Formats: sequence, C-alpha cells, structure tokens
Amino acid sequence: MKVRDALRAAQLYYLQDLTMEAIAREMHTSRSSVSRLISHARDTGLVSISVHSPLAARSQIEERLAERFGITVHIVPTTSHIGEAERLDRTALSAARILSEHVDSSMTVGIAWGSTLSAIARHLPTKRTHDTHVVQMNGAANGHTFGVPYAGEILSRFGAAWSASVHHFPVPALFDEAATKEAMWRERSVRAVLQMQRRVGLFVFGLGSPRAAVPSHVYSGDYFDQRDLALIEQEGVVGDCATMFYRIDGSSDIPSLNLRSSGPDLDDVRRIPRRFCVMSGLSKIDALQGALAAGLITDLVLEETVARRLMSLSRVSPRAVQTSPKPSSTRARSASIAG
Amino acid sequence: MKVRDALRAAQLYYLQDLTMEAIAREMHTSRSSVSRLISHARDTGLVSISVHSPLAARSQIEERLAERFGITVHIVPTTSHIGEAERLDRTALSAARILSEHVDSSMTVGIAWGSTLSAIARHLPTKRTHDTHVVQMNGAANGHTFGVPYAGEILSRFGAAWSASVHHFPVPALFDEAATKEAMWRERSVRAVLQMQRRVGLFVFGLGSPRAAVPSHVYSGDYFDQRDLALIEQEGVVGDCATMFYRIDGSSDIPSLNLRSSGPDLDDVRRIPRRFCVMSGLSKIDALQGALAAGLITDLVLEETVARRLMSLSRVSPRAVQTSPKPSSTRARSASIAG
DNA sequence: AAGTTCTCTGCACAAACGTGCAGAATGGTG
DNA sequence: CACCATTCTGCACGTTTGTGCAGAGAACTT
Repeated sequence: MKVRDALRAAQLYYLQDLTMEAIAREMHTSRSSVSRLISHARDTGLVSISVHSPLAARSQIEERLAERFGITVHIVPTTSHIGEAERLDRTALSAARILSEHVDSSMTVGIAWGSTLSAIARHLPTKRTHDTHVVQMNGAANGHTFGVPYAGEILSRFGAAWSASVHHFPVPALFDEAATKEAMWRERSVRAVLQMQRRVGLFVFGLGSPRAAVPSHVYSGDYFDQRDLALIEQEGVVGDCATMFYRIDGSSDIPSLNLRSSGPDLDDVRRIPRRFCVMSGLSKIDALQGALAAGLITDLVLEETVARRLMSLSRVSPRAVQTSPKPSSTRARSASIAG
Repeated sequence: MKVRDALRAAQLYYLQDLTMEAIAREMHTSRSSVSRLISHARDTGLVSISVHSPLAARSQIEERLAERFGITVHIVPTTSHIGEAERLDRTALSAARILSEHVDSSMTVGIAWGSTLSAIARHLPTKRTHDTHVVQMNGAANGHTFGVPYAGEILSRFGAAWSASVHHFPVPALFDEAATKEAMWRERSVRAVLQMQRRVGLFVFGLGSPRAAVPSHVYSGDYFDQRDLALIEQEGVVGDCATMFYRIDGSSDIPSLNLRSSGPDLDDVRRIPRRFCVMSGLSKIDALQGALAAGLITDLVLEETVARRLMSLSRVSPRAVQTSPKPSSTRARSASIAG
C-alpha cells in the first residue's frame, strides 16, 4: 500500500534522520523509489513543514504593522531584482503554506477569485480534513462568460486540496441592474449560497485595484463597462475586496456600484472571524491602505517590497498611514488611515 | 543578526522552494553559509517538521493497541537487522521529535531518568517556550553517588531545549529505610519538589526491567543491593516506572520496596493528564505489559519489533495481553492483562 | 490473447547539499 | 596596540538527492 510505504519512508527520513540510501535498504527497494515515496509523502500532506518567526526575530515592519492595525502580518521575503509575476508566485506559494496551517476540519472557508487566488490555488499543499466547505464569495460572470471554468478551477483546487465540498456562486461579479441582484438574492438557490457565506469562519482574498500599473483584467473592461469605470474613477475607488469597492479611507458608501455587487457587504466581511488577505505588487498599495483602513484584514501575507513601501509612506505622506495617536488602540481591528 | 538571517533563509527555502544557491544570491552570501543558516534554523526550532499518520494509514498494530488500552500509540519503524543500541537511539530520536510537539509554554513536565531518557535528552530539538518547568520525578542517588551529574545532565538538556527552569530531586532512588524517606518528605526542600511534581501535566518516562536480557545498570547492583534484588525477585516485579515497582498484572502493592521509593505513587502517576512512555528493547516486554495493565501510559512511543511481539503475545500466551472481553471498553484508561 | 494505456521501477546522470579546512573577521584582554 | 580565542566565511570535495528515460509490470479493452 502506497500511503503506508510513504509514511514509513517519511518517518525514517524526517524522524530518524536516515539517508534515503539506508531507507532503501531497509525497505528493500531502490533509492530513487524512496525519493519518490518521500516526495509523495510531502505532496499528500503526510509531512508538514512550518516556519515560525519567534517574536524576537520579527522585523520592525511586521511589528509596526501588527501593532498599528492589530493584525497578524507575515512578510514574504522577496527582492526587487525579479519581476512582478515571479513575486506574485512566490508570495502565493508562501501564502498557500501559511494558509494551510489555519484550515481545519469542519470549517467553512470563503474564497474570492482573481489572479492572487488563482496563484494560491495552484500551490496549495494537500491537507487531510473532513466536513470542510469551500464557498465562492462573489460572482465571476461578466459580459463574455459566466466565469464558471475560471472561478470553478480555483474553487475545485481548494476543494481537492482539503477534500472539501465546494459551493459555486454563478452570478455576475457586478450586476448591470441593482434590481436584478435583489431579485436574484430572493432565489432559493442563491439564498443557499448566501447562507453558506454567513457561516464562513475564514475568508481568503486578494485585493483588486483600478490603479495598478498594469491594470488587472478585472478592471480592464472585461468585467466593468465604460459607465462602471467612470463611476470607479469618480467615486475615488482605490480597490475592491470580492467586487465590493472602497476608497482609500476605507469608506464603501458607493451605492452606484456596491448595490450591484455580488460580493459580501463589507460589514458582513468584518464579522468574519478570520480574514486572510494576500497581497503582492507595489502598484496596488492604495488598495491595501484602503483595506487596512476599512478593517477588512485580520491576517495579512505581504510581499516584502510592498511592506517596505507601506512603511515609508506612513512616514512621509499625509494621505497615507500615520502613527496612531493613542497607543492604547493596539488591539483595534480597524484603524484610521487618511489624514 | 543571525536569527533573522536564518529565518529569512528558512522561509525562502521551505516556504518558497528556492534552492540554496538562489537564496545565496538573494542574500549576498555563499551557498555554504545558506546551508548552515538553514541547519541553524532547524536546530533552533525555527523550522518544525512533523509527520502525521492519517487514520487510514495506521497499522493494524497501532490500531489494536490504541483500541484495547485507549492510548495513543506511535510505532517507530525499525528492522531486526540492527542492534538494540541503535534501535534505542532511533526510537529516542523519533520520540524526542514527537514529544516536542506536545510541549508548550507554561507547562510543567515531569522527567524520569535512565538510559531511555538519556537518549531522548541527547536528541531533543529546541523549541521556544516560556514559563515552562522541568521537574525530576525520582531520585538518582545510590550507594556510590548522588547521581546529580547524571540525572542533572538529562534534566538540563530538557531545560535547555525548552528554555525551561529545572528542578532537581537529589535523593536516593530507593531509600534504605522507609522512615528516612518519610522524614525527608517532611523537609521543606523536598516538599517544594513534591509540590512541583503535583503540577506536572506531562510525564516522560521509560520503563525499567529486572528481566532485561542485558539488565540495565539500574538493576545490576549499583542501585539495589542483594536484599532489594531478592525482594524484586520474590514479589514478581516485572518493571518500574520512576523506581516505583509493579507486577505484570499492574499491581504495585509492594510495601517492602515501594514505601522506600523516591518515585511518585502510581496512583499519583495515573492522575497526570498525559503520561508519555518511550519503550524500546524486546527484553523489557514484561515491563511494558505491566505498565499497560497498570494504566500508567496515555501516549506510547514504541519500537516496531516490540509492538509486533506484543501483538503476537496477545494471541498465544495466557499470561500475556488478551482480547478485551467487552468491546465497549474502548476508551478505558487501563485494561486487564494477566489471565 | 493481443493490444493499449497507465503506473511503477531502477539506472544513470545532473543538480543540490553538507562539511573539513584554512584563512578572514570579530571581540575581548593584557 | 598586539595578542589570543572565538566565530564566521568561502572553497573544494564527497555525499546525498531529484529526475528523464526506457523497460517491466499491471489493468483494462477489444
């Protein structure tokens, strides 16, 4: 039986420090088979490797962010010598591993979609859980497609990694008419998903940004038409969380857009116990500031270059993060950003 | 700062799957330094690697033992082609790693001493905890020495690994006179240790056995004199747990010995929430049976060859483990062994 | 039974890794 | 400042590990 062999090989390798050669002799097989068994043990989650940062070793950046916003921050080390794409990939890889430490049986996990989530999904290690549910938090349909294959791919990878049941949400990301959304929200099929969303204990999301240097395809016309893009500009939107738009000060009273959004109301988001945000890419920094100001985040996986920029902004720009006036607000779940 | 570098290297290596070469380039150092940084990260507990056996992959042996005695069993894979010494060493290495998953801050851990504990102590990985206490459960003094260096070495390794404070217990393993023990037990210095022992939430011990093929030095005359050894023989003692003696049926009403023992009363042991026993060496199998019958164990790290033997005994020998008559006793903390 | 497809094995090679060693850097100490 | 002791570095080498490939084997089809 393969699982058993893989387990035994992994025990001998990781718990008893034998070399693969020695394990091969004990298990009467070739060294290469042992190598593959051990890989398999890692791939299937028999072995889990985690890296803890002792408080003593936390970088100043992590500490200051954590203190100011009362959130847990994981900074993903990167260099500026590599491209945005690779930075996203490495951030997603780290995030996937950190995330899997937080998932457990009988959990309901909400998932947004987008390039960040897609990258995370590609790197998810498997973890054996039961009675776990994965639910899509916002629609992915647009003018061209219902987006089922795309969002579905992401969802099903999460489902496969955790042997969870998945709940799709095949509605438009942003409805054309608010009334249509309201009508749909009364449908039983939709209400079932909404109810599932209300049980979410862990919400995983990236941030969308209309101001990204290379605007993501979400903001480039596939999802939003001219009228929408104009509204986004007018209203001073700096980002979105599951298609729910906000400004840099964290406000989201933008009925012209948000009443048509398929995503969860930000008040509902803030009620989710754990809100796990993964963020890479310097040009989306406004979106991050807005999300922090809105108190959307409890756990943040942040690419190092972005973290540095964020810290430097907090010192110089009046429109950016500022030192909290009262040190007693350490544990606050939200904090003011705008000057 | 070294810790910081080690952490960064470990993150890049384990969370982002870069090669050491790539990490070296990013960190502007040589590959060999990176190799050493990562080793250091492992050694200091920045990285933790654990192997989980999914229920599906549990061996029949583990399952049956777990079910019959209501305990958690970890079987350490070994072969019969290697000597007892190496088997003990490998068992201890596995045990040390499993043990460190159970230790945490603000815990009081009781420690016995002996060749098993010594081997575990040599292999303990470090784990950052605070407010942890390690307390010696039984004395190690004998006719020649107070045993402070020996037991102290073990204790201090545990202390160092977990940055815990250690509490020595420099009394004879087995008093010559019961009255002396009683008198000592009224001393404030001793009572402080006894009180510490009462707070123990995790007790780590091996098993002593007078019937071992190569009798451990504990039973070979250094600790017990002729009179004691005769009593051990007479009373049908098969083993001891922290110098407290028991028979194969788990009974320990042996006043001639146990009233003089410095170890904790077995009733007190059974009150400790987690009782972590590490066991290697076929010839001590009687001691294991007695300890199981006495309900001394909640978590057992067991060398595979011993586990196999135990299972075969349970089928053939009337003096050995038998199938529990009522299947409802699954969760019982103790079970009858003798026929 | 022959064919097809898929998985598994061991080999051989290349890539990645650990470590003894000698010299450089660092940090006290007289 | 010079001295020693300790720690850190990179190199070079040997060991350990990963993987493409071709053949063996299993499972399923026709």
